[in-house]
Amino acid sequence: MNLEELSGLPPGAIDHFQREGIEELYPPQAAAVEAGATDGDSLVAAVPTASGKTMIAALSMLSAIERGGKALYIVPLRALASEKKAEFEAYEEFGVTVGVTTGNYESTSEWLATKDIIVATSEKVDSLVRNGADWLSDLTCVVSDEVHLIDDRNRGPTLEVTLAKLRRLNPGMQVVALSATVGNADEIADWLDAALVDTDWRPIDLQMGVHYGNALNFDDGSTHEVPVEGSEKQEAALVRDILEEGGSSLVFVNSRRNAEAAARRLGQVATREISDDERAELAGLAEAIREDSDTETSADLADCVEQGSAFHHAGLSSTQRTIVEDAFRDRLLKVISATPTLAAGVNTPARRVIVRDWRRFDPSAGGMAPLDVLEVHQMMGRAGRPGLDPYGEAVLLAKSHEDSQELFDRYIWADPEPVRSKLAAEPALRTHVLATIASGFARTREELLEFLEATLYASQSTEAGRLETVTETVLQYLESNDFIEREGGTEPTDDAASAFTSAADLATQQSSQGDERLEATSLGHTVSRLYLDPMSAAEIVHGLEDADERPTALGLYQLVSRTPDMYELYLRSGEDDTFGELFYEREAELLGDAPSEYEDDRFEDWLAALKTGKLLADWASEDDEDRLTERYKIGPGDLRGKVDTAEWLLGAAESLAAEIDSEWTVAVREARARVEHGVGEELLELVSVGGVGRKRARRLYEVGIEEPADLRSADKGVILSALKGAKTAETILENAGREDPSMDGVEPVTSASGGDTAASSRGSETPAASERDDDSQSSLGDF
DNA sequence: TTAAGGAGCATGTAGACAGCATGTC
DNA sequence: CTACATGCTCCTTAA
Repeated sequence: MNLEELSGLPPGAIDHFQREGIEELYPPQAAAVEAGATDGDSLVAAVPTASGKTMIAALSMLSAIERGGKALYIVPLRALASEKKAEFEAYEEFGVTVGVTTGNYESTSEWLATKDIIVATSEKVDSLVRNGADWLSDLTCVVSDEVHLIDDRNRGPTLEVTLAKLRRLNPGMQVVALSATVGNADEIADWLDAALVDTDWRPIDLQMGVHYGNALNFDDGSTHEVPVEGSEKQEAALVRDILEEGGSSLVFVNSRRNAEAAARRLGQVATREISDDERAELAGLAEAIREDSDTETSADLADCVEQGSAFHHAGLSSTQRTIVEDAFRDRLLKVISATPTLAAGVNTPARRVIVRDWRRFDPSAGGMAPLDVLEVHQMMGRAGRPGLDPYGEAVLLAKSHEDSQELFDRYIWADPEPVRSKLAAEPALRTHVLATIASGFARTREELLEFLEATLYASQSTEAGRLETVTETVLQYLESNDFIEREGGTEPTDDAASAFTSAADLATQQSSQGDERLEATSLGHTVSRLYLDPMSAAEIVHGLEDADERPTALGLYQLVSRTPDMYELYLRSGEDDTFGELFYEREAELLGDAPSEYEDDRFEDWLAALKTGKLLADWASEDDEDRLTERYKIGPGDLRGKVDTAEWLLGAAESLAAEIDSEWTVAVREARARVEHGVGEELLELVSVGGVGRKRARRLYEVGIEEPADLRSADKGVILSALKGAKTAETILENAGREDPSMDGVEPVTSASGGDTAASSRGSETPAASERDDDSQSSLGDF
């Protein structure tokens, strides 16, 4: 289908696409148009990655806008939100406006109301629904990218419920669901009352194969010699082979450590094919990586990058990830070894994709479990860059002939698994049931069940009554924690929640409880709006209620670290002793009831939360990033992630404290501020001045400048001695509101000759730890 | 004497959304 | 119910 044949798009849109070199629609795109994508009809497009899914979304959204509507594009990751935003912003030249909103990149709701296209993560959309953003009811088109993630145990239910709510809000709305090729795209289409476009078509050919011995055998029967030389690994041979043709590769492995080790080895291969110009540019990137964070991980990554290779996993900071991804797309980096993060993230295609590890450690499976077909296909789908590569190659590695056969059967010839809703899991339901009640989607038990009937879960469920049973359990949980109130209907008896209740019993219960009114309490409303898991909220509320004295920072950090919203640090072998010891030292500070040491699992969790809490406390005692990453064996990205989550949870905890009239609101606020800035209590004032962070605040404090007022009155020479440059000093003084911020002609004054205040005698090597954090420092040390 | 290489053993394992209001070194 | 790469120590070997 030719682009010219399209109708209903905003004037200028077709011109725009033509200038981008698009003349013809790809077959799946044409099929989508025929299925009514540009007429406002709902559609599920299950097509491989990089075969023009975004264009299907764009055509649907643009035609909806041309009809006077408004479109929402839902993505699974923040990084994808910015990627899509950048893509759609090109439409501004023909007058279509774009806005983004995610947790960290905030736009006010009113501002979004004026935009034609809004890009958001699924959680953000859920949050907007809960908070009743009124523009949501103006939507005429919703695109859900990577809709197969509904299958995800953690985040899938959010997407599922959000789509159901948006559809309820806007009955005639067009839904465009973009999916990888999955086993049951038809079921998803049925659920969404949508047409289905399901195809394997790709714009560039993808060859899949298995490497074994010295040969690469493809699915089309062809064979390519790739000899493994000397002691090199299979993946090194494959990377070298394609690099000699000028192609880049992506190696997927199953652990961070493997990714780092592989990148180091592959650097030896890549460095041979790098020009002098490239080497200079890579050196610049390496420098940027080192500057972004001063840790061992960063140093290792920088060393690799100098060689033209890189690793990629969630331990990297987001800046570093972006640097690596961009450099790979610019063909500066020749190879990336990555954990599965990369397969799900932003677009980083390569000529050759090597899936080295197809088994992953899974404790629930008791050892290594094979990856899902869908997952492996997602990785393999990264092969081939449209317009750059003649074709893409995806290679699995076999160590034996049997392996080779198994890989063909399991991944190359196999169809991906079907998408199954995970909504009936209790953690998911408890969150979404509360939100559904709090935001007024259901006022009675009957309405609640009726709403849940509109989810994919209901349409897939074979086990009658399961959803009702779990829902009842969840309602009781919410009621007993004072998040909801139930009135009327039959009082639930013990066996009403029992899993042994027969279907017949349930039917009678439903009729008798059908008119039961459900209402969120004020606390329940707060929890829903704060986007907390009710169980997290309950834990925090109980913890705060339990505190007889002002909670310490460590106590609060451990408290938020043990909620289900915080991803706990893993307790390494030997660390149960270390943290067991810390537990006995600081037991009095911890909030709530500690499990007994004999309850193995729960005690382990408690200690793991203590470890996470201690990490946060160390951060808030100004320990350096590199010390922390080394001590806790984490990457810079993990540290920032933990700090970020703690900030969010403590912010929520502050609201909860206010809600329950806790007297510890200020203590929570202070703990939050300390973790946000990574400083001791005494620096909180200084750090509120623009341009002053944890490092500068400490240096200022050391020369006797303890609060913003001192910045206004103190001797400029003293201030300058604490800060490196005159320019930064001026900016800071200006931000502090000093009348004459100019540093012209001021010389740094060393020592405490500044006069009014005595300089602290503390060296910068031993940053002050606040309150009781001091004593643990020595006993825990660098374990 | 030393460097390199190999056997044997212990070790540990992927990912990252959300409130609110603005800015680190 | 299931694995496997890594990196250490300790030892052997070749020069």
